[in-house]
Amino acid sequence: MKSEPDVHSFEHHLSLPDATDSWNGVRNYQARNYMRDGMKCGDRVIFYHSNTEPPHAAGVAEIVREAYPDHTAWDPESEYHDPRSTPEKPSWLMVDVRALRALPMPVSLATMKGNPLLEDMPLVRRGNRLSVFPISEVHYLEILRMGGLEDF
DNA sequence: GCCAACGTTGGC
DNA sequence: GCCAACGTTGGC
Repeated sequence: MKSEPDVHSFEHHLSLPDATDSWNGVRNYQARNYMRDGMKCGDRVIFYHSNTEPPHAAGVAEIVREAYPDHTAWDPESEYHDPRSTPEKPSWLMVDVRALRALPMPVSLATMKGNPLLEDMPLVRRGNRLSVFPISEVHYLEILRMGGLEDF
């Protein structure tokens, strides 16, 4: 899962009560479908910081609530407001995410691109703009190893 | 700041 | 249903 640290950093997420927050504001159908179909309670997540120098994997999180309606879509005051979404027929979904551990050594995108084990991961491929997408267990474990959390 | 990638919108 | 125009993302 990708987030701009200026907007919502991993450290901020860790500081919240129960280190848990809803992952609202996803307004892309493919990303929504990945949350709806691919995220179960207990699933582990790599928390990635985009639009920062350097872009990097920052920490590990887990899903603590499966997909449910994103109420920011029907809040006219919200920057994520989408008038097509209603409580009766929500267009957008969110999940709840608990931050678990910061990576002792954040793993930069450049480092990931240099690791042959990660060459098939969507994150290192050109033009990937999805904020939520699945990665394999091999990729997940390799990022943890590179980040100094191999025993976690 | 540039620009490639790619999703969305809307006229036809 | 096509596709040009436009907007957004995000690395560089």
